[in-house]
Amino acid sequence: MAKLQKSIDKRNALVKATIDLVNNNGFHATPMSKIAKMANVSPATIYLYFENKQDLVNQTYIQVKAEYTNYTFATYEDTMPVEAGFALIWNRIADFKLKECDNALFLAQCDNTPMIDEESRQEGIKHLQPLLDLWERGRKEGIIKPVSDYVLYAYAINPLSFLMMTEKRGAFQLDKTHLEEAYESAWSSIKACK
Amino acid sequence: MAKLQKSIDKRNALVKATIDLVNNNGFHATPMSKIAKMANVSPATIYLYFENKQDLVNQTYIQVKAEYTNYTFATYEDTMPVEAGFALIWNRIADFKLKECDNALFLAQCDNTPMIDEESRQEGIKHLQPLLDLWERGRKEGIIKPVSDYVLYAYAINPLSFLMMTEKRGAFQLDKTHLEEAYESAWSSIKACK
Amino acid sequence: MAKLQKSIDKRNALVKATIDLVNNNGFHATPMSKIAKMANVSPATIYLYFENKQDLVNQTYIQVKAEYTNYTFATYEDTMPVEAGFALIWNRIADFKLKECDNALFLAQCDNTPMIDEESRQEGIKHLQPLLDLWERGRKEGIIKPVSDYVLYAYAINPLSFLMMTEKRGAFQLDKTHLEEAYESAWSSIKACK
Amino acid sequence: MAKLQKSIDKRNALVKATIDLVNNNGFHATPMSKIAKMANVSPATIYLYFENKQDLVNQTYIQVKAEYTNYTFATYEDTMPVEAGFALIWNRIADFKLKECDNALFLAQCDNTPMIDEESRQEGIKHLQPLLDLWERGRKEGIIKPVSDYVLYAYAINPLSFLMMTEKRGAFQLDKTHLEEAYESAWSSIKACK
DNA sequence: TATGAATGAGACTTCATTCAT
DNA sequence: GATGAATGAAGTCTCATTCAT
Repeated sequence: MAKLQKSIDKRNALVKATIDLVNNNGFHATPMSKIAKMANVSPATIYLYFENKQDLVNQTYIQVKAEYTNYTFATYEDTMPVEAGFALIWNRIADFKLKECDNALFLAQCDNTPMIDEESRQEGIKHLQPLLDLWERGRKEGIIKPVSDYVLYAYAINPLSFLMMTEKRGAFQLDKTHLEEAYESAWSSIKACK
Repeated sequence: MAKLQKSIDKRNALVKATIDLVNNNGFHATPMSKIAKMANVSPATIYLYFENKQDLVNQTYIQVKAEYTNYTFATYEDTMPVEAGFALIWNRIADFKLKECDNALFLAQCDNTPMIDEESRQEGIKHLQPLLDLWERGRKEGIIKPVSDYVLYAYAINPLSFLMMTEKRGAFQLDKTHLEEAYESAWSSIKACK
Repeated sequence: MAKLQKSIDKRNALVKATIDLVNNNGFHATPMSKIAKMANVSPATIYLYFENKQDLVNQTYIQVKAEYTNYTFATYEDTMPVEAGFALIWNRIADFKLKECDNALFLAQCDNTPMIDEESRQEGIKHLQPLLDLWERGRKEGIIKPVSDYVLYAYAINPLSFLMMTEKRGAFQLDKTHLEEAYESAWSSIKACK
Repeated sequence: MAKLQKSIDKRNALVKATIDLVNNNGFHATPMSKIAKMANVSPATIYLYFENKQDLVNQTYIQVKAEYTNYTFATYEDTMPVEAGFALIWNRIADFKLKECDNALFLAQCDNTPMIDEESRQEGIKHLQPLLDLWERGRKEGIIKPVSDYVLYAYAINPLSFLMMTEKRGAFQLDKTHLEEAYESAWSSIKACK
């Protein structure tokens, strides 16, 4: 049947435009009309794909978060030894934050702002489970400090967001050496002191 | 001086209202009229104290950032030994972020969002110098890892923001033990390996 | 004939949907999309049967008005005595207004609103002629007051609309006794005083 | 104190513009922008006086209805004999409907349309009590038919709306004779048969 | 014929800012 | 200095209508 389909391309263009504009101008200062223009559609078309502006932002958040965790765990297997597993995951995250800078920046803005519904926020968190499982394993094996997941995340993962944002601001250039130092710091901060 | 006729109380009320509303609703969704109402002032009055909305937010940012750094370094002296000095500063920062939660939250939102002018952002950063000097001293003495200030900040200081925000979201409760663990992680991540 | 290829069922569904929605929500608040949905048809399909929204409403009005007058005069014959003829017509009208409540309600809304073209309004009035003829006969025979048709209509027929609408609003329940009282009033108000 | 006051004149201009435009174009086809223009204010100003479009229409309805009943009962006293009282009230209503044609037309449109909130509709009905009391008295004295208020209203009062609207449409001209005939019909239809 | 997607125009409403007192 | 009223500009969203299949 030759029914027209809502084009996934249009939806993607809208999501991408949202990320770009929110990153550069903030949620305030990102009118629907600009999003439409950047995505090459009529403003009215947005409402075929999303309920309203809030929904557009929520869905964009969920989608980007999913891409983030998918990338993070794509090559990970839960049979890996703890340190190797952590190193793998950490590097994938670093990779994502540096290569998919726009996506990472968008997530940072969403995570530090009341612009996302609580429900969507929860939806976004769900897929981080493998990392938490790894840490649980590490704690049992005495390799990871016996501290809360939140503390581990704060020290092992979150600093990458800060570095990514600082680089984006042009303050400095993250090179391979910085990353090695960063990994060193991350691992130091969570590994159990023998 | 004409300036002095303006009531400092009103200005403070406006700054406080701005912080509250931006924290709870975001910069978008914080109209001048609401700020005025919460500060018990006419909308027109805001313009006696600030040029426009952007100026109000910028000045609020600068003021809060100043309070933050003032508190941080209030009892610090640059003659202290490196580790003791760091411990002192770190604890003051932790203190501030947990006790002045609203202020800290506001800074986090500003720092992860294009809602502040670049100029005001620079103005806010200036006063962190004593910490950078301490680190420089630590590196020279071989106590601190010889890595970029940005990396040190990312691992030693920034995680506190994440923990503060996570607590604010109600995900978990930061107690004294967590803070000790956090300090341990912070110091582990920046101290030079012997 | 090309016209016949169009499904009369679809047209009827559209007319019915229009009546329902306009009755319940008003002409404002009755978008074409809702009409289409209620008629189980695509919005675009409406335009195969009607020129535009105004035309849809006009045609609906004309059709309902025709059903009204057809029903009214179905069993009437212009050879009947005046009073018997009037009683017959009056009761048919009362019947219609109470049984075809939706249709009657729709007419009332159209007749008290500028939502119908003047042309369609005229078209709708045409078929009331037999009643006017009856009155003319009645006046000549000295049975009906020698007053304008408009006055007769206002007192003999129009009150039924008011009663129907009041009942629809749930204010009271029209029973057989009310109807007899109503007929009594109607006839009293137009019959010539001996 | 020199505080500016919300001007009652502006409010009145808005109410009047609403009546005019709704009468001529219908509720649909009466955008806020046109109302603002006709009242010589900015669209935004409307929202200083009314919550939203629905509220504007509701309040307009209530105000006009109040004017209607005030006028109706202005010279009435509940000590008058029944027939005299009814004649007085009936003539005041006729007066109002013919002289304040715009107001009456607006009420007719509101009363036959779902454009007014149920709550406002109830509010509007309240003030008709003196007429209902008169009828009650009339029934007790055996002067008025022992039938429901709704039926009395349908035959004694409502026809005036029909006549007013018919005249407004230009179909015919209501003169003094018509009015006398109309009163005759009204009274005939509700007075008890001796 | 029939449709779901698409859209330009325009609706309602909000808001940062100014004005008159 | 302080204010409540006022507003032009702009924002979100809807809708009658058309297009492409």
